[in-house]
Amino acid sequence: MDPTTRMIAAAEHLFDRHGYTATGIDRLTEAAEMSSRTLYKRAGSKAQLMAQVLEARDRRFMAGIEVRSVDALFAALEAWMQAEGTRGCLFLRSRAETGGETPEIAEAVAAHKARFHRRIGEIVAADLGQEDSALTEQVLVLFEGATHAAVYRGAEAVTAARAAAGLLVEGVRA
Amino acid sequence: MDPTTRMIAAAEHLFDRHGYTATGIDRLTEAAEMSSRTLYKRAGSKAQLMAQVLEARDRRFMAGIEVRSVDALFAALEAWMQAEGTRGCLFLRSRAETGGETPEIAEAVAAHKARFHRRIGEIVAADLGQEDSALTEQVLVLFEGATHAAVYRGAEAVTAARAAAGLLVEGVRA
DNA sequence: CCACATGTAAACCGATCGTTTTACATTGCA
DNA sequence: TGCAATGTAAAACGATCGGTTTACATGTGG
Repeated sequence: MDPTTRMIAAAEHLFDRHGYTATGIDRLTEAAEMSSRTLYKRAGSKAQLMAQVLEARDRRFMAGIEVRSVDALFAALEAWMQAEGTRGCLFLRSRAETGGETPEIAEAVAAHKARFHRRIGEIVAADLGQEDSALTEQVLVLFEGATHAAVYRGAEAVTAARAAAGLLVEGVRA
Repeated sequence: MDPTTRMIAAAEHLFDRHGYTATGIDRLTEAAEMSSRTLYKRAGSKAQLMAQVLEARDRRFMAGIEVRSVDALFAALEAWMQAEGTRGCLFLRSRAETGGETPEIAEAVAAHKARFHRRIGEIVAADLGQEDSALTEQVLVLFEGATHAAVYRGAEAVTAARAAAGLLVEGVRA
């Protein structure tokens, strides 16, 4: 396994479970099995490491929601949660934790959320046969809501979001 | 203004904007205009201070959603955001930031979310004339989704959630 | 007048922060 | 054989962390 890949994977795991600020360089180097000197050579800085983590996560997440219907979108969310757990959105969390004052992180989050919004629009369009910005916004809200409500409501939140989205799509189609 | 109230208000402001971990005791004492000795006498510890912040926020938030219809609930959310900004849910954020490993915080968050879920159920029941756990879950997801989507989508997220909730309520009523 | 509670500023505790540097080992290539 | 790259472990950087303590100022009530 490529050292850089290993470093990013280890960092994602720690940042996701213990938070960005609370995770120190020592724990990162230990988990990545490399010295701090090597980590800094590959990552640049802690903030840049987080940005690389977010970029990798964005690619994995977007690959997971390559679907053509709203229902499949929520099925994909369920699968994502099964594999990755329910700790909310790492992008929003890391942005909030740094108060939006860490440029590398703020930019990675903004880029991801823009891509995410665009993708939802494409899925809605594929499902309906035409674009619908209002329905897109509603599906996005349901997705974000399921992600965060699942932290304390569990899988039921995704089920509810999926059902609600189905009704809303049906309402527009009729 | 009561020193304890001033302390909690100052702490809420800092924690909300810069994160729990990133906010040091020095900045808290400065904002609260008291020595660290007094702060520790009143707060106990940083984690207990955060718990007190969350309890105060819970009271203010719950008072803000004392409504009897789903539509009024989202109107209240809009008002809350106008007054408090759109930085997501401080409860979920602080819990995630500490990895759920800080008991005072984890307990305050769990208590708030339980109250929140119960309240949504009451609002749905008042609106419909009877309880509906499925609709309750959907409204909760929409509320949580609007809260978090508004961070990057703005007020449009609340508008979408409100419209979606209206349609779902109408669907159940029919 | 004295005792007490309550506050302050500031030093101090050991630990950890992100980051750089030092000194040395290993490896592949000319 | 020897140089350059790449890695390591570990020390050191100044700063800051959460938390405690010391020494002193205040006002209040017996």
